[in-house]
Amino acid sequence: MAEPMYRQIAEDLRGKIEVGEIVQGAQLPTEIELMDQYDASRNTVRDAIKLLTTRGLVEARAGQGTFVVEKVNPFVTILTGEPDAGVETDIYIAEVKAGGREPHNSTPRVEIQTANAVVADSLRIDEGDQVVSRHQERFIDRTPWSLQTSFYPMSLVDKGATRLIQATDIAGGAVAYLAGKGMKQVGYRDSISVRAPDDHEQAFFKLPSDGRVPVFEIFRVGFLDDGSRFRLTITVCPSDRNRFLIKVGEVPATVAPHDATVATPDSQG
Amino acid sequence: MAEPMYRQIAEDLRGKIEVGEIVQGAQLPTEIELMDQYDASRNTVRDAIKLLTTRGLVEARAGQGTFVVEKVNPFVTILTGEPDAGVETDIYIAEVKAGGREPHNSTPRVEIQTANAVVADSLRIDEGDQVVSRHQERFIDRTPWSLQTSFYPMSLVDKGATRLIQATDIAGGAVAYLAGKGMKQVGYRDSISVRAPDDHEQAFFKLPSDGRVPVFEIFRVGFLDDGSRFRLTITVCPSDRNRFLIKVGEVPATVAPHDATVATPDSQG
DNA sequence: AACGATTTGTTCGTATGTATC
DNA sequence: TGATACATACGAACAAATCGT
Repeated sequence: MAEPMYRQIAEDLRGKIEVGEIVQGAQLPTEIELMDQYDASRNTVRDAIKLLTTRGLVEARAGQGTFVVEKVNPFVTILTGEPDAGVETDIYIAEVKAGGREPHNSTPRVEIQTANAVVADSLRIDEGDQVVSRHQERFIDRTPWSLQTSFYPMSLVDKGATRLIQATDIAGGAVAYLAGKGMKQVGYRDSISVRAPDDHEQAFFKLPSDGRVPVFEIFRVGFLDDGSRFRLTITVCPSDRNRFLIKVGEVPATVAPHDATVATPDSQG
Repeated sequence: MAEPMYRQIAEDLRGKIEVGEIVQGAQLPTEIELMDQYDASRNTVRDAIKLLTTRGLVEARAGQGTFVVEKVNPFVTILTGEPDAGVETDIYIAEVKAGGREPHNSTPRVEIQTANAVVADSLRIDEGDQVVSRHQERFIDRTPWSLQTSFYPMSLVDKGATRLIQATDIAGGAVAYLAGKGMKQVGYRDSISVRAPDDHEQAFFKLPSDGRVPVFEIFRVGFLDDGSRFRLTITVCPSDRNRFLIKVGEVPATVAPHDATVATPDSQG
């Protein structure tokens, strides 16, 4: 009797799912049926289901029923590449298409902003300095896959990178464009963490409204050959359908798993 | 009336927390007080709090109250280093201690196992082949920080790496030890994903029992100069107190933030 | 050590709203 | 349109944990 009833019910159902007694995508018994099976009230049954929902095992759909969630093919992103990322966009398109998936980026939303504390610290500029913000929504197979925002110091525009402040895709990627303007990225540093999504992210990624699926947040800071920082790219994507690869040293090329798709966070237009 | 009441209450409380009207560690009004404030029933107030709990913003303690969770200093791990990782252990110890934190690894639990599908696929051996499994619990400041399991093909032992099957720390790390036996790691590949913790992980990391905090799972496969795979290291750590850094190309050395601690997943004894 | 007050945890019942088929 | 199934919201009672007296 140590365990509350709703936990016992949840445990029992979880067991049936793991054993395969209830297969992926299949419907659970309705709340009414579960009331009978476990001799519990509807609220108690619902508490048990809520626990499974929080753990990401099942998904309730109003008017239909509760279903065992189906795992999606993870989207694989390679974080290590050539610092001079001119080819990264090509890799992105090639490999995504090779996986039979269709990539699509929204038209960038370009804004001139003043740097907040995070941006200023990342770019080693002063808080309040002007920066260009370029924001894009990225899709695969019409599924929302990542939200990306890049920040560039306004001084880059003064140095001739005028296309940064145009609300159009930069063919080949902004990093390659800047390289052509004499600002060649010689290195970058990524910082990966996980946090709860905000309302906008929850809506865009169509994440369950209970906020149970966290998102990856990747900060990429790019460096020029004088050691200065010329860009900060923040990529946000759901943690339940993404995986990241890091290759160091000599790593033989491997055949990508048939179901995997590969992209890079640098395909910023 | 679009938003249900319990969400409105949750949103309002979340705002007060973000603005700082309720500071970290402070107690929220009791359920009774919230009932009065929002003119709602206790169950509705509890639903709102449950939402905040799921998002990791607050924590309810029976008999005491509900409190705003306090964020811990994230533990920073650098995933890119020298492939020949002999020095990584030194970096680990130096930087962790520089951060004023005390690292501690458990004595390794060494087992001879037959490779399961995942291990076999990662090491490119057959399922059922014998492998050495070395498992360690890693702590910082007596706080559980990561669970690490390394798998080596049994053939390495035949080639002279006999210390792999001894249940003692390998000074300088197993990778350096193997390099001394002629098996020098020339590269590795990490794969980072996030998933719900299992029961053991939940208990070890003292994660909230509702399974709301996911864990990072990092697979590191090491390669020798002939392109073969000689080890698989799986590192699991809570996603709420860890961050990962990846450096590519020329990245100037930066002063680590005062509150950050740096380690590497390769400090396998 | 015992007790009461406070606070959250669990479980029931009931009614009504909303989404889907 | 009706039936079904989940979502929200109310009220009530008792259990369990915590803290101070």
